[in-house]
Amino acid sequence: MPIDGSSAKRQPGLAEVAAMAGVSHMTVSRVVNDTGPVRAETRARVLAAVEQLGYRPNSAARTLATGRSSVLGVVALESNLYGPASTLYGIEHAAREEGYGVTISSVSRPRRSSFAEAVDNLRRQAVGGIVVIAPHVAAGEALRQVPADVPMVAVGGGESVPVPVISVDQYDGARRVTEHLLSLGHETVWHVAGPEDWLESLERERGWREALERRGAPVPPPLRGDWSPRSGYDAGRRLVAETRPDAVFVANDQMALGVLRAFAEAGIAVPGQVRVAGFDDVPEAAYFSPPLTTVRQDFIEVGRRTFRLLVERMEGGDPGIRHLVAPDLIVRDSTGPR
Amino acid sequence: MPIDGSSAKRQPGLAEVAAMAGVSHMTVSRVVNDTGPVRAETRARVLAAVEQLGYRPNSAARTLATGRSSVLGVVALESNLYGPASTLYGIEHAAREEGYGVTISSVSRPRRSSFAEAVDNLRRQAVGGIVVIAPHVAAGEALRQVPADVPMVAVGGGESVPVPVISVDQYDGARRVTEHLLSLGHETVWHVAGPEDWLESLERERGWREALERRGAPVPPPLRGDWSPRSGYDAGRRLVAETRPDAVFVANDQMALGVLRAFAEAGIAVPGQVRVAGFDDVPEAAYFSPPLTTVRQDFIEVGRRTFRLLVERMEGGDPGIRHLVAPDLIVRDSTGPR
DNA sequence: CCTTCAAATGTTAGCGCTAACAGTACCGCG
DNA sequence: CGCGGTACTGTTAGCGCTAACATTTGAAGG
Repeated sequence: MPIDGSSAKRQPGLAEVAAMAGVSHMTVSRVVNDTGPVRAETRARVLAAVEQLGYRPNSAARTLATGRSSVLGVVALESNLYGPASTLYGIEHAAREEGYGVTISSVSRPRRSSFAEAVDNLRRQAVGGIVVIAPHVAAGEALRQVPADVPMVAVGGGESVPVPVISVDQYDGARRVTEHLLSLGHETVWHVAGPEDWLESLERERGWREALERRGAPVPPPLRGDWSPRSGYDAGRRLVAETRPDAVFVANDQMALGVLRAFAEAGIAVPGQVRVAGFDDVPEAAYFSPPLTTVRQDFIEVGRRTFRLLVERMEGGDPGIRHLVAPDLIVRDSTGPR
Repeated sequence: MPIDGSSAKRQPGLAEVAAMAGVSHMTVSRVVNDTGPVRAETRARVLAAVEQLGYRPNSAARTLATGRSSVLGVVALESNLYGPASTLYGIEHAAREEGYGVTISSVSRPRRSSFAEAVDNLRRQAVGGIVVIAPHVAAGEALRQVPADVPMVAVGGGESVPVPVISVDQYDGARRVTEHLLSLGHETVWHVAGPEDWLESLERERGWREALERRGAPVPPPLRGDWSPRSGYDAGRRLVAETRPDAVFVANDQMALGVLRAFAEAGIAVPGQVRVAGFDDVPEAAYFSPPLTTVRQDFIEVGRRTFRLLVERMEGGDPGIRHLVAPDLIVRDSTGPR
């Protein structure tokens, strides 16, 4: 008996369990995977051995033998942006419930090459399927060049993405928030948009623009930020300096915070002199000064549906190409009565 | 020749490459992994074949053959809290640079059993090592019961965690921000703490308390929130109703936002009548009303060091048990001159 | 009582890779 | 000229699992 407390003998395999239960390794496999018929009594004996030995199937061996993997890859943007991060958790949540693992490969800057690299990275790890959280136009282009040997779906991509896409209906949310603002009697609504190379920016901008056009309201030139509070602040200062807006729809809550800050510094009251709305409903939004009207997206639901879509795809199905989740308009003080 | 454009013949393996290069599969393996001597000309031939066939090593097979995996697992809390999410990206970033994959297993509620389950989930996936992002006391307890057959390190855990831990020095940050507040001439500093079962709350509270005691300042009873803006708001209302604080140190920026909101509603000027500081330096903090004094934590650095620590551990080293990263005090208007 | 077939179990052959050892060629040196 | 190396390459045997087929068992049907 070894004197050191190593007890380092390998994890038990099918063989050990089989020996203890007095059956062949194949029977154990059948019990563990619940495939093929096994007598109840035998099953019990095997299960007991599994329990006692603390047997744990080796996923590498299984993947090698079957050629498929129960791990799926997620390409995510390396950012703390509320949406993408929430989506990631949503997917992981759904995947875990179904016994799938999730490995991530993040992209620090949304360039085409880096998306391709991230996908490649995951393929090397032999994942069974890939989800690309791709709110960026570059992602769509990159995906176009990826060999189709791994099932793939995208979240938040546009039409250009050559795989099934699931996303929150940005267009609808933007349209509704703009109409809400118009319904309060403003002649028009200004817009602080997100970066031009983000699909979500484009969709939100389109929703805003079409809502205005439908009402016959003039369409002021949109200002553009980069999602950050700082860029929202800059946009807010420009708005204050150059014009005198009655209502502003900001493409996300973080920038809206910056806009509110700029207005506060300029002594402009919200909603007294100008009404402001955002997009995302980050947890902080209800505590901005003033609390922010915004559009809520159900990312958990997006994650769940994304996972289902991918599994369907992995099993050979051919789900439709575009799936939309409806957002909710959340009205708060920033568009409240004066 | 098949008429359908499937072209679905399996990915090439070592064997195919070997055949094309006219060598044995073993030589290919040596070239690919750069292990063992290979004549320059042979190597070139192999590399050419690799290139042409688009050969990609199969990680499942490698894992099976070697018994070690170049994927590491991260147990993360399923939340959008700024710190944990940033840490996750930091780790993934460092891991990817070194050719490691990262799989995540999230924990929806920080209970002991769920941490254990998440770790188990990762072990089943045969990861080479595990990082537990464990700012919660329950995590420490859970970790204590996990068999030590997988190298493991923790981020942000306390002394109770039985594995190497790396974290930002919460105590130091809290102490410094409290001293900053005291140095402005306030008799004492109130504190809105985080949940009692989070280690970071406890450390921040301790830093605050000891800073006060060292100055001989009275120690008011801390209020307690749950990190959310709403709980900060509630705490702020209580502060307004029950007492008349000159200075408040709030345990994170989100709650600080709520506190600011409560003060704003009560017509209390910041920093005019009360000074407020937070912790984390979320991107929004500079655009709060007023911009928030806070403590910045370098999560990317934490991630990098965590990864290094884990690798060292996986290679059999026995790194020291506690590693601290120093935070930075960021002074903004919320503790500015009156 | 023997056939017949399904249920239950076992046997064999890889999945693609690496570890370990076994050559083979060619060099320098006694 | 032959010995011991060193540089290079090849052969074999698994890693732990599942797919596919082979075999045994048992109970029903004739």
